[in-house]
Amino acid sequence: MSAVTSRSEDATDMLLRRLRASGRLGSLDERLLSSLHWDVVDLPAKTDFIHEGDRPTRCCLLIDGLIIRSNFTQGGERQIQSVHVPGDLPDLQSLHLRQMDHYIGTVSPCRVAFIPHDVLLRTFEKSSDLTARFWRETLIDAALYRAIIVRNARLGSTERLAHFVCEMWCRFDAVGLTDRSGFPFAMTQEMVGQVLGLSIVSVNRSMQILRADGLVVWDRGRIDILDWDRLAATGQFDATFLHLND
Amino acid sequence: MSAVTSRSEDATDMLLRRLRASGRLGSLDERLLSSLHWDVVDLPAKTDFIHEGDRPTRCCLLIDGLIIRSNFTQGGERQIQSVHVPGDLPDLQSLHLRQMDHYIGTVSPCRVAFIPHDVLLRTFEKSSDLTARFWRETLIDAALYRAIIVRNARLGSTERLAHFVCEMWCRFDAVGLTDRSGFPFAMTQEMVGQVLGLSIVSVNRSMQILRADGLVVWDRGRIDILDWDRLAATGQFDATFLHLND
DNA sequence: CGACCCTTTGAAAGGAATCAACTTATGTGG
DNA sequence: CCACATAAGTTGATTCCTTTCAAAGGGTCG
Repeated sequence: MSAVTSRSEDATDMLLRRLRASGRLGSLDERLLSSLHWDVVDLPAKTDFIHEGDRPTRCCLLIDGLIIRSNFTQGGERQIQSVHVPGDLPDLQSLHLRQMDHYIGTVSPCRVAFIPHDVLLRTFEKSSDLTARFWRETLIDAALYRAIIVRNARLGSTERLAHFVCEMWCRFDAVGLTDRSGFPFAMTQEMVGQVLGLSIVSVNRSMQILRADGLVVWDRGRIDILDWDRLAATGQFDATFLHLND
Repeated sequence: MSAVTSRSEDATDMLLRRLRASGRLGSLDERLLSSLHWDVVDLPAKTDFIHEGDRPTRCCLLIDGLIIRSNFTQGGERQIQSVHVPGDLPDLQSLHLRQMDHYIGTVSPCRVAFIPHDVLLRTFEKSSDLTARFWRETLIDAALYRAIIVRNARLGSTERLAHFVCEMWCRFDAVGLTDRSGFPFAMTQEMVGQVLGLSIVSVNRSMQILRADGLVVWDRGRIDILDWDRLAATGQFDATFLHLND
């Protein structure tokens, strides 16, 4: 009982930290958010827990672990549309889009918090600023999609990988999950290929190029960046699209 | 003077039609929307009227013509991230994301209506349902981006083109701009290549395949669909992502 | 009619996918 | 603690699709 309460507070803390990043919250808003009760669940790795066609009645907040959004071609090939780090609200869009047009699943074992749509909507009735904050989160998701469209269509395989590593670094760093030069990264090369629209072979070879150039090391679930400037230059990376400090 | 008023009403009509598509509007909301004043402008073809780095203070509504959102690589190659049809609000995201991370421009000569951010925000204060309707529009934009990510990464050139034609048909049809089997379509093959991440040569050859198969004819600014079922099958097209009637 | 823009065609080059092994970690049970 | 199984990473050779380059053809409009 008290364990559950404390875990719901983990979700609240994570959310407060996230929303404060776009500016100070009013004290009423802080109280509104703190009063929300989240249903916290631990999920095993590699599990799609929201499916295409679903009509969710609640939203989720990622507390710990790595989550992907993906879709499949008729031939059964998976395309990963986004990668989510702790603090993200990966299915906020289900608040206003009834039917899921994609899957959401875990990469590593994850701690995820759920809250019913109607609880959120009632909260929004009480605060237009909170509404704007959550809306903004979905707009940033969209900005990431736009950047992915350019990256996957216009950059070569090594550039794409460099850009992706830069993006992941920035997003992990924004929630304080980096240390010194690196961060934990649980995806396999095959999954990264499904993000970048590349075969596993291409990912492997591109990674070797980045490693040989002394830009980045990716070994056993951990990425370390050795030369940010040259890595960002290689990936034509400009962090504006992340809207971290608008 | 009266001309300006009547043109602002064009914008209101377009917007009402658009928002009603996601369900009946309350009478208060209809009145709120009808009281908005739009600044209507005619823009020439091929003009970027919002630029990367801008900090817009107003949003726009496309009344007539075709608009694209695009971004450029360091090498100067353009990637088109979305194509907008009348009724779309292409830069609604600027309400909550200060800095533009892309360009918005006309393809054909366009009629565009502008409204200040603060007018919209004050309207939202008065109606949480209107807020939700506008939020939903941005969520549909995001759903389109997600579909584009899959299409451009996983489909071959002819499939991509077929998918794109299907999408354009559905979106033109949703605002009543189709007749019989076709619709006006002002983009060049080069632009379509910039949408699909293909060279103009590939677009041309893919189009010839679709034409030879009797699926679609694209000639002099007009697309006609001859066999929807086979075109949709070729493009693996499933309209769910458009969320036209959730 | 001629300039310009767009479309079409052919040939060659290139980058990534595919196919097929092989190697290296990680983990399990006897 | 080692034999074995499994998952992930690495490598080489080949194929294929798309790009690139170059040029010709077709409409449209002043």
